[in-house]
Amino acid sequence: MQEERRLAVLRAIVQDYVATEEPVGSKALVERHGLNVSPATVRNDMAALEEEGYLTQPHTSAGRVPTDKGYRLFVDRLGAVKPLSVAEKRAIASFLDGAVDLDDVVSRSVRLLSQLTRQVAVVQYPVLSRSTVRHVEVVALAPDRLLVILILSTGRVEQRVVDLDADLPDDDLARLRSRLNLSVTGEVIGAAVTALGDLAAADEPHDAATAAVVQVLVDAMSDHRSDERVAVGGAANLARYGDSFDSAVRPLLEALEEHVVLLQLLGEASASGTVTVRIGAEGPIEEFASTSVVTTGYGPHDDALATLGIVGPTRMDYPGTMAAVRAVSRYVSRILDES
Amino acid sequence: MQEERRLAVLRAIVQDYVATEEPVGSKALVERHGLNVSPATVRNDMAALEEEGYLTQPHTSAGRVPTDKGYRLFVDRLGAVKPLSVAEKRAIASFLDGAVDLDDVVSRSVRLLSQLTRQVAVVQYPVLSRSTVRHVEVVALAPDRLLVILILSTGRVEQRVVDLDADLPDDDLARLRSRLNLSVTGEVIGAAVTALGDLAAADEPHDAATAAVVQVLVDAMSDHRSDERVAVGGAANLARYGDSFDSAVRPLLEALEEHVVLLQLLGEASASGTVTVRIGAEGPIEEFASTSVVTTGYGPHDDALATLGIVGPTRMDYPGTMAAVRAVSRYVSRILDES
DNA sequence: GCTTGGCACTCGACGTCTCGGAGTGCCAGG
DNA sequence: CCTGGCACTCCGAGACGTCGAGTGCCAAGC
Repeated sequence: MQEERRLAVLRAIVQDYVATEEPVGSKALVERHGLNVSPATVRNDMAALEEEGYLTQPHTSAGRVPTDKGYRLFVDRLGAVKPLSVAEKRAIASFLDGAVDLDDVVSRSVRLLSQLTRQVAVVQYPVLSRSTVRHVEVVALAPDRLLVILILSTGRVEQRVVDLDADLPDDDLARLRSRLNLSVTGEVIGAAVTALGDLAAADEPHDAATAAVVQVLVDAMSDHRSDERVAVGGAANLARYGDSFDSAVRPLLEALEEHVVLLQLLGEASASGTVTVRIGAEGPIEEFASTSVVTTGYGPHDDALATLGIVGPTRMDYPGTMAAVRAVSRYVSRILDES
Repeated sequence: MQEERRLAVLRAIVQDYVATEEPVGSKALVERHGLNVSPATVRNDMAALEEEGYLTQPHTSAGRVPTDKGYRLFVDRLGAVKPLSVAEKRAIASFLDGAVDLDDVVSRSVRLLSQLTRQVAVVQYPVLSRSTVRHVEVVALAPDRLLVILILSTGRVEQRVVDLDADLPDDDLARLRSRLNLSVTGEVIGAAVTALGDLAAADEPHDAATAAVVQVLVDAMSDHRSDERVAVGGAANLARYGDSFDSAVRPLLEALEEHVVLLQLLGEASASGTVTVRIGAEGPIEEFASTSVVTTGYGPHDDALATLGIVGPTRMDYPGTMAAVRAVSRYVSRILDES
């Protein structure tokens, strides 16, 4: 009974604080929400909630502010999922539908997410390791210089130049090309690497050109750089961190340019469908200890190829943000499904 | 004589102001620089310089601060070029040498520039229009679905998928492929577009597949999106704008995410070799009216394919920044030359 | 036993005021 | 034309008082 009201109080405080960005007092609370009790009662509840660690006071005789623990409780038990408006859904769909290639999909998603949530959006490019090989192309730039192109099912294209020790005749090139495609087309990256190893090993007499091309392909497939690509957008929203600035935003901006750090941030993320919320110091990265991170996986066929999400102040509209992240993830997955 | 000293005073004021970020007074000036005159004399000079519009006072009885016009004079006539240290040059070279492809070159350049200058760096991707076609590849994903890949001399790769109305036999595909390459390989983009037009027109009997592929290639070549790519780095340096924040940095951050705006910023830029400095409101873009932009062209064979540069407060170390921008541009050009 | 109104208390935000110092402009003398 | 001196201006920091929001606690009421 009282327990129930306490939770209602906590919910109300979180909502008010998110809206006003100012510590909220007992009187304002009972007025703005239809709590049928007096401020004094609310004060008692607030004292209890503070005792349990869900609230703090910036200073004596100021209003209360939720702690990380308070937000956590709110997200876990109190945050009713806030469905997006029809207009928003339509906006998402039409905004993403115009995308022409993978880069475009990612960059549009980032912009969309940051605009919907008014936070910093982060979208990881689909990871290489789970995608399949669509095609391998080998082109002679010069008799002793080849361009190797690797096309993946996610739409990603990797290309490398190979310098040979000796000229390679055209029909050898054609043979190499078809042998490569026979062995790797349609395979998952991991299997393709193995297949390439077999192909090179089976190569008798040992051919330097084949070995070189295979080497480059294996490199490209296992190249971690490709897994590490992320897009960031809406950094301007950091400027809304009205208070503490130089101290708080500078390191954040720096961290946002460190893609490795960002991947760590996204990395632990969940399977498609569930939205993960990491509040304050729950995350592994020091720079983001005073922010919250809302992420989810995405990818075709409910197969989480990568992660996308947003970074914002712990003081954020969790239900709305979670809804937006989930919606964008779904639409992006659908787009990837189609292509 | 006096004229000469006045310029020396202006130079000293610019240097001191850049270093200390505080309005500089007459007394401090004579002490810090070896001016063999009294503060009173300097005051007279300062008054004259203010009269001519090179200096202002934030308020009566504060020190002087250079105006945009003052910076302009400094850059044009007073800024001795500050050569980079050997260590810096070596750092540039080794940092850029590890790059494996075009994306990598650009992203490394951006990071390098922002670190060297401690400003926000902006690097435009080499524009499509001046590069030449290295190769065109057409791959059948399905009998009625083609992947068209366009490889340019700058290392850029564009790829598009074409859906056909009817299946295309393999040897027709091979014929199409070789015809395409015959007509466009080695050509400058502009010429390639014309050649493609001719090829399609000469196509008798009219072939839907050829027409579709040609169309897609022409699209890719004239696609402005490709020309509009820019990379931005070092946005965290904006946080050093100690003073006015929410008012000043927010719109800047937003503008930095608008690549179209950035291109406008870089767009008017100079040929390779000369460094362009745009101070304050000299630029065309409102958001950047209180910043300076230092740019230069870059590209292989002294052929300016694109522009790179930095954006920073008008109060910046111009000689150092210009040197860094020029140096990076040279090294990047050299890298592009080699590949 | 929970709720409520009352009351004294705390503490930051804000405006006013004062004071010191840095810097200037000007003038008269070298 | 330079220089030292001098009066003046004005910003910024600190001290101070006031105000109001908000709290904690207590005794009374349901």
